[in-house]
Amino acid sequence: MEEKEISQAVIGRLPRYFRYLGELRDEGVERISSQELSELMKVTASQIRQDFNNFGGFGQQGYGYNVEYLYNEIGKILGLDRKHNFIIIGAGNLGQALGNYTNFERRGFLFKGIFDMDPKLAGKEVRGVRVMPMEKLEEFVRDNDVDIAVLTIPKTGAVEVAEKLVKNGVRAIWNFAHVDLNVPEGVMVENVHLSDSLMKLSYNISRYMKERGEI
Amino acid sequence: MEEKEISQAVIGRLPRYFRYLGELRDEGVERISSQELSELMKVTASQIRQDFNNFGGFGQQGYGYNVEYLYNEIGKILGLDRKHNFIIIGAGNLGQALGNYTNFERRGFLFKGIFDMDPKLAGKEVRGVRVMPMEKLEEFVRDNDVDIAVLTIPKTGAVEVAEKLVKNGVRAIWNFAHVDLNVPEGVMVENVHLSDSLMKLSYNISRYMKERGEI
DNA sequence: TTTATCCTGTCAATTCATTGACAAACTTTT
DNA sequence: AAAAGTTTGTCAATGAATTGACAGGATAAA
Repeated sequence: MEEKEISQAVIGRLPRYFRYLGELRDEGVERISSQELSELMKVTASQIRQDFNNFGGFGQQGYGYNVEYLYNEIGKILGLDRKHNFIIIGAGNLGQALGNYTNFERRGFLFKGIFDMDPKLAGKEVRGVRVMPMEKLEEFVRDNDVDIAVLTIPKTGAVEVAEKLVKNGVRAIWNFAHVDLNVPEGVMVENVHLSDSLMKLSYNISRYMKERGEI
Repeated sequence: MEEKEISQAVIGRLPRYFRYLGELRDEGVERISSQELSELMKVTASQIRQDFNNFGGFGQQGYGYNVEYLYNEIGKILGLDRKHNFIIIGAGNLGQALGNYTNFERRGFLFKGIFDMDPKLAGKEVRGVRVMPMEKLEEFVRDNDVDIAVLTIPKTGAVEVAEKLVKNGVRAIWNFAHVDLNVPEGVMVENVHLSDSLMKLSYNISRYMKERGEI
């Protein structure tokens, strides 16, 4: 079905299409053309058609795209038609925030466990899930069909924990630790380096101020 | 000094260079060649030289780059040599997590205020800063030289709050709300759409499984 | 000092991504 | 039923980003 490699540039845009289409669907919109969608999303219509075509023809000439259908297809492409069990390692504010974020559940991401090395946190509940000590991590991963591990621990230790996770069968890591993980071929890592993002913002502020002579 | 527009592709790589150089510096490394750095960071040496050259020649033939110097220069480019006051709007888990993240302080990002519409949270302290009610937001922004506003509220309301922020002089928004903000020219927005990031991970898991015939 | 080696800055070549243009196919109107 | 109007899928053209190659300047070794 899918033969050629899809570029990450395209993949990166899919969630945004998905979001807009979901909103349109909720508003009861039945069909939309690439032209209309392009105005709404502020991208070119050509890019939209090109992007969708990577996955086959979802539209129809003279009609456009059926919102509901397109929404579902993109959902499938993103793998949202199946369940993913995830655990969180690091039960600090960020780990708890992600555990409490119920929207993930709606997309098929099921919160199954949370771990922390701090014994003070052990037993505390996050959305009905008890914080477990790190000693239980490997066993839990082996026994509970964990697809995704969310790393919300300081960078010290993150590399080591990632190795343990991979060794016990985790296939994907959502990495909030500020360090690059070195995982074997076939293990997916998606980095969320918050301070990198903040620095980009800082750069753009500086640049803007320099342009305007405010510095 | 800086004339030509630097592409966001380059800007996006600067924080990572900055991180690696900081670590090298902390390890006492004095000099490094693009070749060595490329092996460490797993990018091409050509890209490294090309990237740095956007900002002028930081290196020297036959020597390489001075780690300390390069680190500082990139810091300056990123605007980390000056202070940025920031406030957080939304004192849920995520807002509190960001407020408590002391590393931002080290980079010159100063946590000045946090707001929430929930009266139960009013008065609660996050790293020495009292949660204020939303009614105080606009006044606070006007009076306290706020550079960056961090939006950690649900998407309902985010657009409206962003408008208020801009109207009162905020120049940059770090947006964690799952919605696109529509701000005037000159206001910087850096989006952190966590669920988009998670969907990308999900896509890559699915793709890998399909490749291997596991689906 | 001289020679060999190293390594940047930059230009050119290549690859990748985006945009523009239009034939073909469908929908709507007359 | 025919004509007019839409809108996709795709090809070609353009633009942007990455990689490769190397001259020339600096360092290190002999």
